Amino acid sequence: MFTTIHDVARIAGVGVGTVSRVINNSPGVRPSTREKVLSVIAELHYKPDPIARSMISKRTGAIGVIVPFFTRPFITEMLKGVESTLAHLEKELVIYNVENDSQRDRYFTELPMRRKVDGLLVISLPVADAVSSSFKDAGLQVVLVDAYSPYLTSVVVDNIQGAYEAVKYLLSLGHRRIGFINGIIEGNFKFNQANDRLIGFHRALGEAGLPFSPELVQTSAWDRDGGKAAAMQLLTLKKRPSAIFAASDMQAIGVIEAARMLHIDIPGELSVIGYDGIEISELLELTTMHQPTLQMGELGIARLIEQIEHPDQAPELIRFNATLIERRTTSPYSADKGTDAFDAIEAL
Amino acid sequence: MFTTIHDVARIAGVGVGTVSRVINNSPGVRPSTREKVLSVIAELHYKPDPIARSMISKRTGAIGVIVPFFTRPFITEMLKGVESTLAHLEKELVIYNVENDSQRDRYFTELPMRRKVDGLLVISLPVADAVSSSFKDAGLQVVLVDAYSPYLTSVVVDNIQGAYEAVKYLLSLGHRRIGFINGIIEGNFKFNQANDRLIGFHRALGEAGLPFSPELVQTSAWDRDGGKAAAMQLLTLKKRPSAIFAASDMQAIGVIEAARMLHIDIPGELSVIGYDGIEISELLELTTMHQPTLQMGELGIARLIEQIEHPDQAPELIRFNATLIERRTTSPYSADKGTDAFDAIEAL
DNA sequence: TTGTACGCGTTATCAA
DNA sequence: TTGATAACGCGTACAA
Repeated sequence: MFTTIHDVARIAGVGVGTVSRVINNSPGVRPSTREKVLSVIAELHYKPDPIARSMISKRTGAIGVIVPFFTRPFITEMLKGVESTLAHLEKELVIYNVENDSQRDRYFTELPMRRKVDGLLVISLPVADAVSSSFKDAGLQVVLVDAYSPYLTSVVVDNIQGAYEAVKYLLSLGHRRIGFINGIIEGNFKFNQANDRLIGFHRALGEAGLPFSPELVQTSAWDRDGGKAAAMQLLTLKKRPSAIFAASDMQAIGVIEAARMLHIDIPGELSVIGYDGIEISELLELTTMHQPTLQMGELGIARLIEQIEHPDQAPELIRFNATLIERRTTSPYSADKGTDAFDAIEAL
Repeated sequence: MFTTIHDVARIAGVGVGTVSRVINNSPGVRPSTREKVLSVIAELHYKPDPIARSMISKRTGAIGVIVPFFTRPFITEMLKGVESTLAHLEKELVIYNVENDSQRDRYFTELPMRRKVDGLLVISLPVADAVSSSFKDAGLQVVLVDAYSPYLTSVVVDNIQGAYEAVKYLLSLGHRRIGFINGIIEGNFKFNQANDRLIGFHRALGEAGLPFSPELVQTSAWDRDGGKAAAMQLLTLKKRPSAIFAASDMQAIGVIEAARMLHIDIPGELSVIGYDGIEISELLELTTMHQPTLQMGELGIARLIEQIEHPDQAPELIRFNATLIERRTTSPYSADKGTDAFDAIEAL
């Protein structure tokens, strides 16, 4: 902008203080004066410079969101919730995308310093205690979504329960040899999502009195290719599983691809259940554990805004549950197909 | 931050000017002095306040991207390219998502005023001449991607050619009754993408000497539901088409869903070709016209950065082509199936 | 080579 | 109710 508050003040024949008061709807301005100033503002198309404003207020009106691979469906569905409430509040959404751990660490150490955002929403990224306390020290408000820290308010879904239910469901269909493709993050991220899902898997297996077969557990990137590669391993085992639980829908889609390549019929010979409940899973008729991503995003950002207005809130843990969506990639185990059919062929 | 440039100067026993020179690598500082200042900076963990800096430089180091429905696959694939080059340059990515025309217009008028971004990348949104000149007046650098304005450098794909080739391909397979599901934007956007695709459609039809049947052209939202609804119309026609060209992959996916509901076999009874070439199209084995989304995003942002460094460049038009990816949702027309089979049933 | 002082556009304080 | 003026933290002429 070229016209400043001084121009307005001069032309309106008042002091800059008065103009400022008018802009900010501060009381103590005679209506007639306000009118006059307002008309000059309109005439000059004057807009206060946001940078100069934040120079004093120490606020930018922007919210940072730090996420891994922000273009993945699971993430974008969360972002949808985040964006809509942010736009409603006329706040900017700035994205910090991280694709490896060094990048993540850099953001975590630098973001508190450069005060370019009023608050930070961390999605699906683990934050160490040291990091969370550096946030505190810098006075940066932070909320976690799909991640947990005892020191920061966190919005999570119960991944143990989710995985447990997924496997339980497979068990209820009669499956006994159940493969698990867990997720890992490129680089050295340590997602506790993955750990929790593994725990849920074990718990369900244990309850059913089933032994744990290490070869049935694979770890892969949280995407199609990762799931596909892991599934290739699982499905070319001597005794391959009759069902596979994938830690994300994208990985489950990879499983479907692998099965297709190997001419294994789903769900006839192989049951597949995913996790996340992303939009495309519906089209693929993929059975999955649905996470309320949109709501998590909305709630997370709402909490963050609240914290920015009223700092010094005690951290809170908000839990959601994953819910089973039964579709057509799972079916009851039948002994004459799948594993045993494969065994029969082997026996030739 | 609490420590300022003054603290550093005082502790290092120099003037603020010297500290500033050190920070900005300005020449004319004795090495020993530089050392001393640097060590104090490190000791105090001092970081210059970006807000105060932009107060002087008039730059924020942020790039705005204004997009419709930024969570759609076609858009996110472009954003992937945008984000990666931006992160590389240590610039922030701020997203302005628009879901209707009034929101778009508000951003277009306000963004030039509030100088919160150094440049603006407009994706898939039409910008009126008046808007483009307001950008100029405000000195805001702008580049268009998947959109065109004679006054702004634009990165586009030739949609006429793309649609033409798609229909041409269907024609080469022997199809004569070809349905077209074009896109429209919620609200009152007027995407020229849609117009161009319609032109390409007509051109191919005309060359083949085929008449234009208005009932075979539908317009829908650029998403799954839109495509599905439009396909339901097309596929329940007395004489339904033997092939459908959808203006986006998401719409094509909707067509697949509709066909599934109507028990119409793809590609046996119906050929489907999409547009965009989003990742999921591969899994679905959808034949499609692929757009180089990633490259478009990368190139667009590269141009924008260049313009910010060197303003007053003449606007340039950069064209890409869409390329056919043949997969399995299309097959040669066979008279004994599809339309005629349907007719036969009707005849009973 | 280095320090001082001013300006960037606001808001806030304090007399008047 | 108002206007002048001091911050806010930094970059940069200009003087030393």
